Amino acid sequence: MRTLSWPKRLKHLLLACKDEAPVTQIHALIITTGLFFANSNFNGLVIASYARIGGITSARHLFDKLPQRGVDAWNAMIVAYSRRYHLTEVLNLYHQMVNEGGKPDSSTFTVAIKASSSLKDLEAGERIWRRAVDFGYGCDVFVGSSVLNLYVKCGKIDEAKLVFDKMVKRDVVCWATMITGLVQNGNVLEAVDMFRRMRKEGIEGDGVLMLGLVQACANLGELKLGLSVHGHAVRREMLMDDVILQTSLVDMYAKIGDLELASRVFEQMPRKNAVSWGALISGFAQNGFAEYALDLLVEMQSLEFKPDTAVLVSALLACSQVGHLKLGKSIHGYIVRRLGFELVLGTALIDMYAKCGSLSCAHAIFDRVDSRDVILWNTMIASYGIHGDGKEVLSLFLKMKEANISPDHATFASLLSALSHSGQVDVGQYWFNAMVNECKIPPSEKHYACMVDLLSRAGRVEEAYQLIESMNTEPGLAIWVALLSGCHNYRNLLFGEVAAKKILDLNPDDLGIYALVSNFFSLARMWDRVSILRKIMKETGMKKVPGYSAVEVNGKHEAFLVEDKNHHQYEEILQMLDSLDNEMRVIRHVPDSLHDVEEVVI
DNA sequence: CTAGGGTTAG
Repeated sequence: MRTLSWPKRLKHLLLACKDEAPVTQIHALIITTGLFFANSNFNGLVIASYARIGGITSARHLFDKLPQRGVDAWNAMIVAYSRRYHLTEVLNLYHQMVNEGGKPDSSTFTVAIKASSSLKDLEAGERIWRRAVDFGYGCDVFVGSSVLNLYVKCGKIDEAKLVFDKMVKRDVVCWATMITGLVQNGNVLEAVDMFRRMRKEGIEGDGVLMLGLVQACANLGELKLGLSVHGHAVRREMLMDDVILQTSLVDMYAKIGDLELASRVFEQMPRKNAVSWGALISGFAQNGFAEYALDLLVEMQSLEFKPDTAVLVSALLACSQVGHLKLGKSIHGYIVRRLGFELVLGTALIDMYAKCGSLSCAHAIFDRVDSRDVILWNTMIASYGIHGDGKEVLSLFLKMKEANISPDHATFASLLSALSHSGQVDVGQYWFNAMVNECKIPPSEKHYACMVDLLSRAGRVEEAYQLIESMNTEPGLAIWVALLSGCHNYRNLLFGEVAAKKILDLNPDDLGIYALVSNFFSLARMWDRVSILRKIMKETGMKKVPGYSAVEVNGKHEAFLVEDKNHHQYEEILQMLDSLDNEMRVIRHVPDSLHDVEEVVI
């Protein structure tokens, strides 16, 4: 065995220490032999050792006592804070170092920029980046990749692309940062493209990069591509002890809707944690398998895994799907007892209570939150929308503006939809214009669909048609359907025919839509078209997606399916519907032609 | 030999 020099031996010893006592001894030895101040490398090493074993305060204690600090000492201290996520302390020390005339190196800049991205402090990050360039680290890959990440995390994907294109050297980390960044910003196809570009340049992917591709497949719903990425990862032995990659494969199969594959990957995981459980639970919950999701939650707890925020949010989503108010309440209790309040959980709870029928509980939670963000407001607004309270929706919306929270595209979607359902046409038009002109939110397909619905319901189909004409994008199915039902109700054959044709061009796979079109043709006495449509409907064997709603009343689950003659209160339901129907006719809320829908026998 | 990119969710 080769004999090591004294400094090297000490270094090995320090790295091997598992307790604070030997570190202190070696530290003392270094000081007494004069190595400590003579060789600044040891400053950093000793600080790092203290931080690793004794906690950050003992490291900081030593750091503060140093008469002079070399770059290694600064870096050791900064890295120690970074590892413990004391991000503002990272930036504080960095600034202190700069002010004292210290010379940051590549590591210092990298860690400081990383802290800025975690804090989403774009300006701070950019200032550090400019200084790094001044210090000659403009072409450093470590600094470069952390800058890419800064832009990605701050949602500035175009700026990230600019930096990326100008880089002289790009390693796998740079590519992975861009690819996951593109996926998370919704440019999934561009991400896949980028992967191909990377392979052309002869760069090999690694586990983290695979994760970006797995997320891309999940978002695209691409099972085939997903399977090939999975296979690639298995062949290159990237999967073996990479829990995060395994978890995102579970998530991918779940998002694609292949819950069997998702469960299989999950079961094969050698070491599961709360996040893998979470991926599977959310997969079940989002695909409508609420009962399975809730079973998994129970199983997870029985195996002593502590459900985290994400798992509970998924579980609450599952509760709201099946109207499982009792379990939702018990999750609420668990949150109060074990986790404490979090905004995301509050939002999920509001959604759960509202969808399980308890709007008052939802509002009570809303009232108790003092720092409300956009999503919380949106959820409360949407809840009143579901319950058909257009007046309260509008009043909440105005309160939200008073509270200086800027409404976003989702807020307007809920607002416009509620205004449309409650027939507030002028108010709807006013806020649609305000959204475009004052809030500078470009209207999406959904917003247009709401507006077309709003105008059509009020019989203003010509205006609705003009709005469609003004769109920059190709109008989709929802928009033409909204126009057609307006045309049907108000017997406008001219625009109705246009809408009906557009709908058939888009090949809908929904029997209800065909029924609407067919009913319109009957109204227009275009009998040949009616018979063609009926034939298509029969031959393609389209299944009627059974709509249903569920609610829990006095601890008992009630599910209501369309045309469910087996429901134990079927007669009462019919009577109730009849009396509601009469009431609506009296206030002329519904034009009576709407009942023609039942003409089509499916 | 330290440092940069990653998992579930409203």
